[in-house]
Order: sequence, then C-alpha cells, then structure tokens
Amino acid sequence: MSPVTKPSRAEDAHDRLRDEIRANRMPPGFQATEPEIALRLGMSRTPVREALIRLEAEGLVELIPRHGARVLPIRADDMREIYDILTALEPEAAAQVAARGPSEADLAPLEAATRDMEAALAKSDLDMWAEADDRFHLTLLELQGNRRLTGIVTALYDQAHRARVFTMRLRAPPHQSTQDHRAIVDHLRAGNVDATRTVFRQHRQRAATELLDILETYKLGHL
Amino acid sequence: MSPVTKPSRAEDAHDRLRDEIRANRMPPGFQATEPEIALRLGMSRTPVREALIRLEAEGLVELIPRHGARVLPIRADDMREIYDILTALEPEAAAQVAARGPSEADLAPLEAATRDMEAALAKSDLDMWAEADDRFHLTLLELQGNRRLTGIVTALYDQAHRARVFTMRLRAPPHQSTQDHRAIVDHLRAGNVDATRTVFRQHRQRAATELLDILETYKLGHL
DNA sequence: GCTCCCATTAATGCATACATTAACGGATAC
DNA sequence: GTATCCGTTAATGTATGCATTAATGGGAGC
Repeated sequence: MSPVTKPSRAEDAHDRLRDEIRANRMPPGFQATEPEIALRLGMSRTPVREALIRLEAEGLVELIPRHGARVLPIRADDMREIYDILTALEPEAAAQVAARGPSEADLAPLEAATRDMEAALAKSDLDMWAEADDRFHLTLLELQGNRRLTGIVTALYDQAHRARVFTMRLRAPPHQSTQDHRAIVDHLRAGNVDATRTVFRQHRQRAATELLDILETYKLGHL
Repeated sequence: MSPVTKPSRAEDAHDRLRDEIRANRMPPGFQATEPEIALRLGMSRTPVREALIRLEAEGLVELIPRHGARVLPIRADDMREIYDILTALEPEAAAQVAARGPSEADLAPLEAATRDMEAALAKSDLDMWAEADDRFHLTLLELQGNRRLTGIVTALYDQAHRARVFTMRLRAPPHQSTQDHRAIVDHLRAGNVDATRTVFRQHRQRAATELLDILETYKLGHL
C-alpha cells in the first residue's frame, strides 16, 4: 500500500545524525569516533559508517582517519561559496518557471509560503519564517522540474542551514526578504522572465551580503 | 614525505568502478550484485558497499535493494538537466574570473588546453580533444576558486561523460567549440566580463543543443 | 493449459571478529 | 627538566557470519 520501504538502520542513522547537526546538538567541530556514535545510536558500526560516508558526500561532516567524524564548521568563506552558487542557480531556475507560464495551481504553494512568511514575521516567529522561506525556495525548484538542480540546492541549503538560523536572530527582521518573495510570485504570475531573474538575483545577493556582514561583525569566523 | 594516504580498498573499488563506468566497460543498464562485484575486484563486500554508496551519491549508479547496483543510463532528459545546470554555473564562474583580471600565469594552462584542442582537431584525435576540453573547463573552475562549484561541475561532467564520448563520433568535428575556447581565453585576458559570460553561455547552449539533437536523431533514448 | 502457492535460493543489512597501525603516555636517558 | 623511545591502547579498514526477506521456480490445484 504505502510505497515506503521499511527504514534501514543506516538510513535512520543518516537522518538522525543530519538532524543532530542541523539542530546544533552536534555543533560544528564536534568529533566522535565510530564506536561512540554507534553506541549513541544503539547500533553497530556498520550502518553508522554508511551514514557517515553519505554525510561526508553531502558536505556535513569530515572523516578524519584516526579521529572519527568531525562536524564541519561553516566559515564565512564557505558561505560565500554556497551563496555564489545559489545566486547563479536559483534566479535562472525561477526565470525558466516564469517563461513557462505557471498556472495558479502551480503558484498556490508559493503564495501559501509567502503568506506564512508574512504571518511569521507579524508574530516574530523566526523559526516558522525560516521554515516557510525554505519551503518557498524548494517549491519553486520543484516547479522548475530539474531533479539534479533540486538536489544540489538542497544540499547547499543543508550546509548553510546552521549559519542561517544562527545569524537570523542577530539581525533585523527580514521584511525585505519577505517582500522579495511577494514580488517574485507576482513576476512569475505575469510571466515576466527578466524581472523574475533580476529580483531573485538581488534577493540572493542581499541575503548573502547580510549574512556575511553578520559573520564578520560578530567575528564568527567559524560556526 | 608524500602526503598521500595509502589507498584503501574502498577507495580503490570506487576509482576502478568509476573508470569501468566511464569507459563503458560497465555499460548503462549493467547490473551486478555486491558479491559479484566483490569477486570481480578481489575483495570482500564491505569496501565494495562503501564504494557503491559513494558512486550512488555521485549519480553514477543506482542501488536496487535486491538486484544489486545498476549503472545509470543517461537519457536525453538527464543531459538536459545537466546542461541546464552547467549553463547557469560555468558562464558565471568564467565571468568572475574575467572580473578578477587573471594573470598570464593564470591563463597559461587555458592557453595550453586550447592549443591541445586545436592540435587534436588537426589530427582528428577526438579522445585527446575531449581530454583537453575537460581540462580547459576544470582549470577555469579552479581559477575561479570555489571548491564546491568545482565539485558540483565535476560530478556533472562525470555523469555526462559517457554520452559525450558516444556522440562525439556521430557529429562533425568540433571546430566551433574549439574557437569558442580561444575566444573565451581572449575575453578573460581582456577582462571583458560580459563578453566572457555571453560567449561561454552560447558555448554551453550550442553544445547542449548539438548533443540533444544527436541523441534524438539516433533515437538514443538512453545511453 | 493456466494460475496460485510454497519451498528453495540468494542478496542484503547488520553485527562482529580481527589485523593493522596511528596516537598517547610513561619511562628512561641525557 | 627535556627529549626520545617504546609499549599500550584503541580506532579504523576489512572480512565474515548470520538473520531476514525478496525473488525464482516447480508443483499442485483448478
């Protein structure tokens, strides 16, 4: 009935470790050996190893031969790299969606995400805001349809996630970002290809600049 | 002295399988179980498993629960996805290099790669041409400096590699591509940001169109 | 002849055993 | 007191054993 394959331990380990890292319960720089992690997760080393290999491929941990797995810190340079790539990819993807002339049904989830962002902002619920923000961006990518692109961007989001939540509370409420989303939806609906790309590009560049400013202001060389 | 860590079996398995796939000795659609591969490589299942997990993350194989690993075919749709992303990423990266004002020392490897392409074309040595082409693109990315970007593009190249070598012999000699490279080097040297981006973009789009035309002409739904 | 069921087979997922080898610490020489 | 050497410890890389479970084939029932 449900096409869900029963969860393997390796998959479970992967998901749990990923969550621990995202939630900063395993903070950047945290190191643990395979036996330690295995003990912590209540399984043997084998599935833990497989999970770690995946997490390494996803850019979340580093496997150091004799010292176990280390949760990668996110430095300002890393964020620059990530946002550089996102700035090249996402505006182009959005422009392609605009060119295709999305239906109202296509746009509905984006509308919803934007409304949620506005609502979250009104309530000063930054976690909800971040969730809706993520949802907006991923929904737009899925609308564009390029699976590989979605995968790449998702991986980059995951890498940047911790820095984003950390800096989110050190800055003014993201009114501009929320307005950007509203503008992007409008341009998508109007099929305005160039405007979509331009606004999205500015949106990304502003986000990057703000984030990097905070990292440097607070001397958060690594996170 | 040499910082090379001794090669592990898992690493060896990964490299060898990757080569087999690239060289079409393990053609698209090829399936083998873990014990079969382990036997073939003369090692136990454990390192083979680890290699397969990595290869799956790199988009080269698919792990089918009871049927082993399957070498992923490259369909026209896949190539479209890949070239879409490359078209968004590479021209932007090249433009950034142009903006930075590369030195002659920076440009030398690109010059060399371009010369090699021209020489290969004169000798009708398509393999050499393809090698120089790859080298050009990777060198340019390294010049740009974004490690993540280089990693992403490399993975996409690997995925597209088989389709490229296959179609290479079904088309006219790549004079235009070679000239494009020459033009790109010139624009980089002149620090001509917009021209670099534009030419590179056309370069990629033309390559994509040609490749997809061939795939459709020859009804190579999958490769 | 066709379909369904069951037994057999074998691949996977995981646990565990083991050899290797790097890291650490203490002891000794100076 | 310091530096060096060596023995101990422990983590990794790999092999292997084992339970589970899906796929396959043959036989029975219709």
